[in-house]
Amino acid sequence: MGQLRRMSKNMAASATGMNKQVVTRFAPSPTGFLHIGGARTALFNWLFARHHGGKFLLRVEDTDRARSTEEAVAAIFDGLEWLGLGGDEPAVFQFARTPRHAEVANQLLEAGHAYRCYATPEELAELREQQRAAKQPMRYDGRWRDRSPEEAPAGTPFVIRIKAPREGETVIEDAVQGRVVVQNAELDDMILLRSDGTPTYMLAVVVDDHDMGVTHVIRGDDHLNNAFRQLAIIKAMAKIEGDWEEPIYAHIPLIHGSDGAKLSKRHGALGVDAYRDEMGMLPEAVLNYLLRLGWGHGDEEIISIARAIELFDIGGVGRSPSRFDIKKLENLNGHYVREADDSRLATLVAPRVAERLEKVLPENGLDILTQAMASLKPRAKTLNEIAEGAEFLFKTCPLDFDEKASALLDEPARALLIKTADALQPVQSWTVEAIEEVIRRVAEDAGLGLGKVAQPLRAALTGRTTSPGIFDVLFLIGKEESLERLAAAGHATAG
RNA sequence: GGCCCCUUCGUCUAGCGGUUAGGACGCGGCCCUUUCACGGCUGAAACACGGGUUCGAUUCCCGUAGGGGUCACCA
Repeated sequence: MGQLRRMSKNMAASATGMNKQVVTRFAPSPTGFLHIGGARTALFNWLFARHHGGKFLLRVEDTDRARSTEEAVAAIFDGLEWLGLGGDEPAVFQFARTPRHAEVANQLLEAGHAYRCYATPEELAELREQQRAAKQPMRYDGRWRDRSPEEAPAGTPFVIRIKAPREGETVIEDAVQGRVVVQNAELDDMILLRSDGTPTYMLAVVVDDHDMGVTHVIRGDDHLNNAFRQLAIIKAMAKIEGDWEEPIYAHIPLIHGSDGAKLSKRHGALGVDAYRDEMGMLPEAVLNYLLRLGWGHGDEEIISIARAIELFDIGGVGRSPSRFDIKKLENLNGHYVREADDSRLATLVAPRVAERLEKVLPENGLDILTQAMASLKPRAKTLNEIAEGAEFLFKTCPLDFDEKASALLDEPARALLIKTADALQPVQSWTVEAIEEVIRRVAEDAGLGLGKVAQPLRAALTGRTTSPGIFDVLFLIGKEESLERLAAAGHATAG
C-alpha cells in the first residue's frame, strides 16, 4: 500500500516535471460562505500551482440555480481575497457554459456512449426504496440503457445518461490516497443532462476541467467516489476526440470538528469571515494553520506563505482526516500578531475598541493605538484580545472597576494612590524612564515592594488587574489623565 | 446496507524495517517578573487489536474493531 502510494506520488511529481504546465483550480458551489475546509482546498491548490510555477484557476459551480446565490459568490470571493488566494485568471461561471456541456452530452449520445432515459423521478424514487428495503445497493438499474429509441414515450421528458462500462474495473492512482480500484459493476449510469437540458455536476466538472486545461484535481476526498464516474465520461470523450486526458487526482482528507464529527454548517463550520470578524484572526495565521492541517514538513510549524510555496507538494499530504483545533490556531495567531506591524494592527483593532466602548475614538485614536501596540500585542492572541487590552487608553473618569480591581482599592491603597499622584505631579518630562524613577521611589519610601504599589495603580488607572507594564500605562495615558484617574480612585469613599 | 478511504501522545504531526518513537498546541511544574502575557527550562502523555512476512516490526501483508466518506434530474 505504502509502496503503491509512493509510486503514485512519484507519478504526480513526474507529471509536473513534464513540459505541460501545471493547472489547478478551486471550484466552490455558491450555496454558502467559504468554510474552513474549502479554504484549505483552495490553499492546497494555490500552493501546488505556485510551487510548480503553474496556474491556479477559480470556477464557480453554479449549475444548481435554485441553491446558488450572488451573496454566496461574493462571500466566497471575499474570503479568498482576504486569504490572498485569488485566481490567476477571471473566475469561470459554470452556468454560462451550459451550451458547451449540452454539446458534449450530445456528442456522447451520438457516439453511443450515452442514451436517453425516460424514467420519471417518482419511478426512480420507488426503485431506490425497493432497493433499500431489499438491502440491495442503491443505484440506477439501467432500464433504458438498451431500449431502442422507438420505445420512447412521445412527448415525455428525458434525461441523458452515460453508458458506463459494466465489466472490468477502474483504477485511479491518486496522489494522496494511492491506488484505488473500483469494480465497474459498482458504478451506475449517472445523469449527464437533466430533463430541462441543464448539465449535472458530474458532466460539468469534467467538461470544464478539460476545457480549462486542469492538470491536477486537488479536492476533498468526499469526491473520491465521484472521480470514478467522471473518469467514465473522460474515457468516453477520449474515444471520440482523443485529447481528453485523465487529470492527476489528489483527494485530500476532510477536516472534522473537535469532536471528530463531520464539520457542517450546524456543527462548527464557520465561514472564514467569522475567523476574521468575530474571532479576530490574521489571514497569515489562518493560512499557516490550514497548511499544517493534513500536511507537514518535518518539525516545521511556523511557515510563511513564501516558505510554503517553496515546500508544498502533494507528497506531504496525509491520508487521515484531521480535527479542527481552535487552540492551536489561536496560538499561531498570537505569533503572527506579535510579528505584525503596529500601525496595521492599530487599524484592525480601532473599530473593535470603539465597538467595545460604544463610543467614537478620538481623532488621534489610531496614533494612540499604534504607540501602545508594542505593549499591547505581546499579551494578546487575537485582535479581540488586543482591543480588550486597549480599552483603558480611551476610558474616561469615572472608570468602571471590575471586582478584583475594586477589591484592590482599599483604604491603605487609596492613601498610596494620593501619595503617588503627589509624587508624579512635579514630573516635567513625562517619559517612561522618569515615571519609573518616581514610582520606584514611592515604593521605597513606603517600604513596599514594587508589586505592592503597581497593583493598586493598575487598578486605579485601568479598572483591571491586568494590563501592560505600569510605567507604560502611565506613559500612554498621559500625565493629565493619569493624575485625574489617581485622584478619582484615591478620593473615592470605601464601599 | 453496498462500495471506497482512514487509524502514532487529548489535538496537529515527524517517522518511510533496527530510534531512549521527535516536534508543536493544550495541560502540570520551575525560572524570569510590577499584573497578565511573552520567553526559557522541565514533566505527564501515543504506535487501536489479532495474525502473519522478517534475524528484527510503529513501519510491509491479511483480518478484526473503531472512525469517516459516498450511494440525487445537489455540488
